Amino acid sequence: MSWSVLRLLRENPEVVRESLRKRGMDPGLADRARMLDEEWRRLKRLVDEIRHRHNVLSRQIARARDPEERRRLIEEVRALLREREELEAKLREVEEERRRVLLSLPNIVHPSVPVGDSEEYNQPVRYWGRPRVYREYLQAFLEQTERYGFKVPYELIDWKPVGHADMLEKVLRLGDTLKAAEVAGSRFYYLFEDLVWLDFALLLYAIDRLTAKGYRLVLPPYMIRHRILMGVIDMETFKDAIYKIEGEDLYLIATAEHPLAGLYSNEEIMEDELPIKLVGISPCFRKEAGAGNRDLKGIFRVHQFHKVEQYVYAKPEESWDILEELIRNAEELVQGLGLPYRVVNVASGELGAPAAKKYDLEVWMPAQARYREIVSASNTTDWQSYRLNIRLVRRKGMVREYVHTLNSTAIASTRTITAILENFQEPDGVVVIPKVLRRYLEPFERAPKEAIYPAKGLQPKKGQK
RNA sequence: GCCGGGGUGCCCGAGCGGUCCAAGGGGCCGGCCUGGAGAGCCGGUCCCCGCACAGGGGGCGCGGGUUCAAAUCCCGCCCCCGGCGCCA
Repeated sequence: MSWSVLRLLRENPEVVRESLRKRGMDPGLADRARMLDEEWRRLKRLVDEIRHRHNVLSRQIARARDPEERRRLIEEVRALLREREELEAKLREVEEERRRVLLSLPNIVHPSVPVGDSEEYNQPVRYWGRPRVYREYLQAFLEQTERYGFKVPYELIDWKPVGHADMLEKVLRLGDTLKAAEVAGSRFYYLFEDLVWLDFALLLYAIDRLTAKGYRLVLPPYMIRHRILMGVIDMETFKDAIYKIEGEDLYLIATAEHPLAGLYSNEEIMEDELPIKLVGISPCFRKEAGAGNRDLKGIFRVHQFHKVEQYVYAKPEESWDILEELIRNAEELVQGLGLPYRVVNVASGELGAPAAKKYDLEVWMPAQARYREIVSASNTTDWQSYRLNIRLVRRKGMVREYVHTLNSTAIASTRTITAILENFQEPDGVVVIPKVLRRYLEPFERAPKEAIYPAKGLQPKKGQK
């Protein structure tokens, strides 16, 4: 049983180098890893040999009846022990370094991933829906569609759509990021009334559809240990995204993906149990440390939101089909809402270390005149399962391997809300609620049903003028 | 949080300083047997090094320590069970 990256490193290191190059990383990392691995194997052989001699002597001591001989053997072992100590120290050192370097290696980039160091190189694979395009934004729209050779039908409008942030705070007055900033900091928000119902309706919609497809519904821990976290993400993400609980070995999850991956850590999974399809629901907490001033307005990029997540444990030979299934599931949900979108194959330089390939689903935002990410689906192959020690046991000859794992957003609450606020607003400021959500609002007396209406007076919140 | 009991391979479970391989089951895999299946019998079934064979090393919740020798003794941490306390 071995990790695919380690196996390649030994058998075909050029593939690893090439993959690193595609990611814009130093291919020398592969050579360094390989050298360390070889050095480790060399030292291990030496140490094992000396340990063997030690064991042989120890057994002789155990059998020795004569106290004189016993004393002599113990002396001999003591001398050997000093030698062993020294070599073992060296081995520990190399072993630790090897481990560190191996764990820093990103997944191998899949051949179908477009090569490039920025999202400019993301490759649109399909478009769906009929975006509303404000007259003055037509050029921008065409640059995001026809430039890639896609003829996308659109509806030209001559009234300027209001951005989601202003919809939230000025038109509907059902969100307050200023007060939230005072109370918690920037990138936090208060949502009120109809938008809270909408948030929960979106989540229910997603779990309803996915459980209907046979995905097992899970409510996971919202905090996890360091050990698990390091099994699912790389250092980069750790620094940028993760909140730590002070004085405890606990971290707030940035997505349900993390605890869902942990669910089978150190487990063996029989091949006929696979695929295991899960749908998790949780809040997500993100520092957004690397975001700078991007998307400071509104609730597009925030420190907390709700998300329904798909997570699958799969056999290696089926994982690529399942990646397609996951992105299709997400598309069905977004189609159901009626939001126009495109799917892009994310460029190599923009892939996270865990992913071999990633699709983003980007929804058209009429007020920003841009397609923006609301869903992300990755095949992490055996990158996470190696770290979390999640094995696959084959029936045939009981061979062991690592399972493949995949993750994908189903619905992320705040981003989907921003998309709804921009796409389904009417010129008079009314926001039409997607029909598919209505059954999840129906049972509640005070929940909105058809639409969300602009604030009339000045009273949505006490003290606001 | 306190007191007591406990964490052993995929699962159950014995071992509680050396007599080498972590006993014995179960499940699973392979083989024999069978027209086929079952039963039965034989073998395999933690990880690593070794192309392979032979062989070897490590591993008994995690991390340290004592010893020539640790699953077994000592220390710290984590988790599970029972009781008490506290508490949504």
